[in-house]
Amino acid sequence: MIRFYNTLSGKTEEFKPLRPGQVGLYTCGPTVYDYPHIGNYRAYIFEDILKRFLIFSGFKMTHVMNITDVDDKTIKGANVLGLSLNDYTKKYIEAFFEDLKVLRILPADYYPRATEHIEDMVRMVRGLLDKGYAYLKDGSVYFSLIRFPDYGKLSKINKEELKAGARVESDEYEKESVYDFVLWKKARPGEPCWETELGPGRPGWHIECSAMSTRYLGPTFDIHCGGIDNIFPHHENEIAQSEAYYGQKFVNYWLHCHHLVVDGEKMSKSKGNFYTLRDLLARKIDPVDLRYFLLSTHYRKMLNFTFDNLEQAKASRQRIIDFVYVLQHQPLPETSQTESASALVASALSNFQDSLADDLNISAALAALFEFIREINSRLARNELSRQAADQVLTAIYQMDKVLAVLPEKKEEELPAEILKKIEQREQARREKNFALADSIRQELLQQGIVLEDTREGVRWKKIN
RNA sequence: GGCGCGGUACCCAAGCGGCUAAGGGAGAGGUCUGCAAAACCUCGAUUCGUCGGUUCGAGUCCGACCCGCGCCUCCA
Repeated sequence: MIRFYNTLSGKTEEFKPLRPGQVGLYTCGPTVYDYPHIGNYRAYIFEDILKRFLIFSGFKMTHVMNITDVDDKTIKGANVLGLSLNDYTKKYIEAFFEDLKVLRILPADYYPRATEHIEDMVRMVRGLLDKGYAYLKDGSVYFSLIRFPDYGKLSKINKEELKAGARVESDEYEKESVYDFVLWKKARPGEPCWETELGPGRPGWHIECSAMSTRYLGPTFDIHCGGIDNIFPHHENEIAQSEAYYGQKFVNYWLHCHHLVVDGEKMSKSKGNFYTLRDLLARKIDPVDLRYFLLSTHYRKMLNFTFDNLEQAKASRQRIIDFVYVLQHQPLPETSQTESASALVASALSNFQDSLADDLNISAALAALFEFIREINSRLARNELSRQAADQVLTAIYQMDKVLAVLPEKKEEELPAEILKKIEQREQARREKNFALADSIRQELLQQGIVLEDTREGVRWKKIN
């Protein structure tokens, strides 16, 4: 049984998709006005683990992630550079897809862009007007909260208390009530706009997700994800728009991931603790180490990014990598003592799966993996593992890695001929018991980020950063 | 003011009423090794922010308090 914590109910619930074996998933994507920061990627990696786990569990996924390519920030950015909206966002959209690849985030089935779904949004806004949930004022359309009594059910926000809130900024647009939010913004000079039956203008932010999610997944779908900061107002507004328009439940399970902070504080450009993936790559951080770091803490817990914590994650991941390497390369006896290994493999896999099934308890899942590694290593040290058993273990590890995606690519990395020559020179020196030379070569290669390990089966090298 | 999250060993982090409080990192000792590295073995919290309460039994439930953090119409 798979269980998830549902923000809507505030409880952990059994997961039952609308259609057996199939899951519709919508995840809030980037606003492409700049490079995403590593906090954004925490959310996307959480969603990736969720999706990979559901696939691992046998579900067929339909995953939609929106790309917000028209909003105040993209418009402003484009205007500053004197570019068209499309020319401006293109660069960031491409960068986003590159980042997803290096972080091993599985691609969504659809990446709808707001600018390509104006019609869907207009249809919905039109419908909301017709049903009396929205009103037109001064060329813009607003959603009226007093017409939607369920408002606040996701964020547990009380409408009456909203006005007592810390910040009630008056929007530049005219609303009947401060809580109302904009569905359609009338055209203004210097801003891109679309000629529609609502009049010239552009969509508000919230309507985009309502229109595009239901366009691809239907009026009611299974899972909607995002960061906790999206609960209010974004997701609350999505519910209001969608349920008012379709007259049925919008989303069954709302899953939200907590924030990433840096040195205990929220990332902000002014504090100088703001990192994009590119910043870290420039510092020679292995993106898969970052992936491991971001996934290794439960998604509903605040995660503190520090370089020290990243180092710890790297070391943990290296333990898994070394384990796999040894199993693949160490000559092992053929004698089949596989039975006891089969039991270990089975229990490791089931512990791993059961842990993730419990609201993605990644810590427990990783503990299952590491316990398994220690147990098998122990047998290896006592020379009690056969080739067949090792292969079974490897199969299990790679299965778990279908969810984690932290193991090195299968293809063997090549070293430059020059380095290989050094390694051979050192081997020669060792044979001649010229350990001073051997050690100096090892030291030299270490400077270049290559670690040499002498094993019974010969020298092994690995790269470090 | 409202809503919410967290405080478990040097660091990260599970456990959410009942076997000796998972797992990873760092550290200490040992085995192996020319030396390293990796790996294995051993050690490491009489104790879970504090104080009360409930219970046969509490990190785990209840209350109060102390610290840190987030959100309250830009935000993953």
